Amino acid sequence: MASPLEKARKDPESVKAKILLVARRVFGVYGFHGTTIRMVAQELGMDISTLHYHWGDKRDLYEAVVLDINHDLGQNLINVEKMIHGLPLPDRLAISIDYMTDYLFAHPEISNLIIFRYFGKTREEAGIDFKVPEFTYDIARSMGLVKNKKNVSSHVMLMVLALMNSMHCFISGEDFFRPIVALSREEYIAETKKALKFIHIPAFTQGSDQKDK
Amino acid sequence: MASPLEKARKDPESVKAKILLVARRVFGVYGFHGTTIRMVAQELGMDISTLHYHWGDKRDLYEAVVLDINHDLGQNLINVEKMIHGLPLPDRLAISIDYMTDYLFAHPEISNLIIFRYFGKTREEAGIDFKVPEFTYDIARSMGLVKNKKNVSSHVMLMVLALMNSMHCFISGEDFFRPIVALSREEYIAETKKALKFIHIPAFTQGSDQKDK
DNA sequence: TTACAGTTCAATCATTTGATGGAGATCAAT
DNA sequence: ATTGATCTCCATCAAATGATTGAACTGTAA
Repeated sequence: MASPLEKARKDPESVKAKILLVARRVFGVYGFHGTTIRMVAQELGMDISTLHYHWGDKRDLYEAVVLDINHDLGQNLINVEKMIHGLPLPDRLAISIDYMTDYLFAHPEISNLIIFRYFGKTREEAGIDFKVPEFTYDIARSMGLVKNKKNVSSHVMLMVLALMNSMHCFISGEDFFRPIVALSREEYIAETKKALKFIHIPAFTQGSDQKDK
Repeated sequence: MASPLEKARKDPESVKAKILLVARRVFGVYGFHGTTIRMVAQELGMDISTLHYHWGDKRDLYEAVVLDINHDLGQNLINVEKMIHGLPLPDRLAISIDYMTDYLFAHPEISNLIIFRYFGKTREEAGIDFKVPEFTYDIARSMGLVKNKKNVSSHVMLMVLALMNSMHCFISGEDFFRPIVALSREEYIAETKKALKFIHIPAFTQGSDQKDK
């Protein structure tokens, strides 16, 4: 049985795909409770009943958005893992930060929604979750920071979480932070990358391997 | 004319003070749209009309919460600034991180609400804002990272923002992150402090020593 | 053409939610 | 006890919001 999400992914020109795209953005800006299906429908130029016809209720649409973002994020983490395979740790970090920062700045609703999910609650708890634990572990592993396959140290996990959070914050908070530093968008992206590398690469290298300190 | 907020602060035993306390927590957990005044009233064991009697409408209550949190945060930044005056940079950072982490873990709704404010929008834009730009500048100054009084470099501002964000994320995201690292609350707080210092102190010190541009 | 599945939308319903009115309770001062 | 101010809550309203219905439109195959 093909879910609306699967149909949307199969045909990017379909109405379902357009709905998914707009829903990602609107949910990303206003969160679950802050978004009304009328807002989504209006942005799409269609009636709310048409939305229901394609996707079911609001919760279904939101969970499809979460699944879709999980999928996209996972794909890109796989991509970056291939790019950095075999390189020394500082290079792995620098390339990962550059790649993921560019990707997330191009799709800020991903960072928005992940942060909403981290730090907010919805009144009716959802059954679907972001794969942060899995992703965090995968990143730690692909960075070569995992010694025993089973026991990843809390310290390493927190380091990885700090890096991911920092990225999401700068991307999701662009509208808030960029006026503070008075930079153009391009400058802000460049400075964000620079700051992330400046802060986190020394932390990781001094923490795991002492080959280059 | 005394606003409800001023009355609440004058008498911590008053009904208005109790309302403010509960409202901080509920708004912090569910955000503005996710919170209903019925939720707040029920948690207080009072009728919604009593809430209106004391505070006016929902927006008023929310803005009072924001003002209150701004006030508390500002006070604590002043406190910490006194504590670190005259010490060398690494000590200033370590003490600030310890103090503010403890404070925010004791009042997580502050981090929650600040993060809500950074990364989400409300449908009707509010007239009241967090004082992040001012606070960021003050922190940079009290850390001795500001060269010219007028032009604070974007790089330094981003470093300070990164540190503040990292703190808020770990505190606000405790329910999400702590199961990932499988730590008790006390361990989680200790590890958070350790990670924050481990990551950010080298970044700041290497920044002010060799290259600040 | 007809038949039919797929799609869209105006109209409508039911619930939630923010807000209000007015009656009653409580209490201090006179 | 009376009065008036303060406070509380039940009942209710109006708007917002999620969801549904049924009619109409579209295109395609027989």
